[in-house]
Amino acid sequence: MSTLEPPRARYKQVAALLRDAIRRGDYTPGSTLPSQPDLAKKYGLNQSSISRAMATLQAEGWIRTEHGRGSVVLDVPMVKRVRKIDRHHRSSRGESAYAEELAEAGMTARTELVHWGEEDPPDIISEALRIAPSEAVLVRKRHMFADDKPVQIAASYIPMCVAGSVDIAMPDTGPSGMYGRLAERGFAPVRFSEDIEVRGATSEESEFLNIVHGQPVFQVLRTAFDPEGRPVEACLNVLAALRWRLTYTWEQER
Amino acid sequence: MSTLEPPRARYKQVAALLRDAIRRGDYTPGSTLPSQPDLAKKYGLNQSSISRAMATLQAEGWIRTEHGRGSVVLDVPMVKRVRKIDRHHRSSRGESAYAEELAEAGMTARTELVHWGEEDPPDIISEALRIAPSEAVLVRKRHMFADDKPVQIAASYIPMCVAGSVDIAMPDTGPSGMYGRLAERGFAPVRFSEDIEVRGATSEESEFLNIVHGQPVFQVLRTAFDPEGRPVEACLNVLAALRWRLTYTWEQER
DNA sequence: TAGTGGTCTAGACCACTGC
DNA sequence: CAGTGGTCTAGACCACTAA
Repeated sequence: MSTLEPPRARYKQVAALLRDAIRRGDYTPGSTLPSQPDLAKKYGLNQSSISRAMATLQAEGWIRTEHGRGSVVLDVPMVKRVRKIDRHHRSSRGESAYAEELAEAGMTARTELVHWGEEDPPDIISEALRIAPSEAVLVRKRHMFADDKPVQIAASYIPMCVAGSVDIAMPDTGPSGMYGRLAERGFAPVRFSEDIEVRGATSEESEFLNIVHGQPVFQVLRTAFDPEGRPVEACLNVLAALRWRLTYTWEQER
Repeated sequence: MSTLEPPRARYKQVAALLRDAIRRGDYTPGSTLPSQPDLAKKYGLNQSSISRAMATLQAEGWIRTEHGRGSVVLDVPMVKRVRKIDRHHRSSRGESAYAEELAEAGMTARTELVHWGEEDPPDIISEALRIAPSEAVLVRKRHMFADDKPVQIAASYIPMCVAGSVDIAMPDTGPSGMYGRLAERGFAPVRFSEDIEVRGATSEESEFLNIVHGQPVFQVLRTAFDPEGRPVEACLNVLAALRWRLTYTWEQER
């Protein structure tokens, strides 16, 4: 039994001790912490207090408690990954911007097409595309991995009147290839806009991204416009906000 | 006493009821919720359970509990504010970009110079400016308000070798005026880079921004470079992440 | 089945606020 | 001082997981 002293709340002291232990590497990602009854015995506290400490660590993103199994240590990256946007950086090759970015960071990119077809878009998308909510769009939803770890959910939406047919999205070559096919149809994207918001992760998102439900995620909405200013594509990306740094660079117009 | 039914945890049901009530406007921003003993009586629960419901609402950013005073309802903006960055948008007038942005949204901007002088910079700044940690910089820390509500903390850092003297930052006219004086000294900023991270708010930040400790904040680090690629200014902005949408637009290089 | 985490109570004491 | 929220216990029961 260790010594926990007021005035600081003892469940916070336990949380701090475990947090430091995880940070030090005493508990490695994927392993489980001692059980709550064991920790209660060790620190001379009630299970309720330990449970509270665990809830704290979970809210901070250090662990994920799994009912009936234990408290699993999550992998907490010391260095954030970088997502880079600048004018000189895009579509230089046939690869997707995503693969390029990760390659620069020395990581391997993999993309999985999750879903694909013609649908009614969510409100945020119909607004971005300036179409009626009932107007169908071509959807392409993908899961993205870096070194086989899940990192991003991406959903691309194109109005059917722009896409022409569902085939334009196949094969799934990423934005560059698809933008080329859009250009052939007279809808070459020339201007881009990204809206960045932060919100709590949904259950679906937290499951895929391997974070705790409610942890903050970036929701990045990229809209592509053709020379006439018409939106031709909207793409909704979701990333774990605590694990990424987004970078934008631009030159001053003089 | 109301009816709360398993299987859902009853403290979660109470949290949901109060959340809906706040959303509906039954409790207005600035007012306090009923006391925990009162709510316990009303819902037929123990104070501990109510306390847990309150902790949940606080973590979600709906209320702020104040020890000995009560649980204060925070103002939850329905529409997020927008912070816009594009090449065509900046330094068109003598005003600061911040004032321009807010004026477009129909809001009144106010800036308060909090602190000003010559200091050793934090690590993140010395890295951005590519100087030794011990090299002094000119600091200009400001608090920014929109319609007299606190919205942003901004700290600008300029290497002393670039600034020349501390006077360059005065009078406090915002970036545009200051960039002009830098240009006179041969350090005209022409390229900009912004790094966006999300982290939990510190106590100081949560106090000023009127959010709960630990709620996510944007930390935006803008670095300005002169034509030779030398960093001439680094500016660290902190905003409540759940209340803002950041927007970036750019044109495709062809 | 045994072991895990999740919830809840009844009661207690504390620290802080404002009158 | 009374009223507020914060913490903690001892004990209980539940739901879930894995052997």
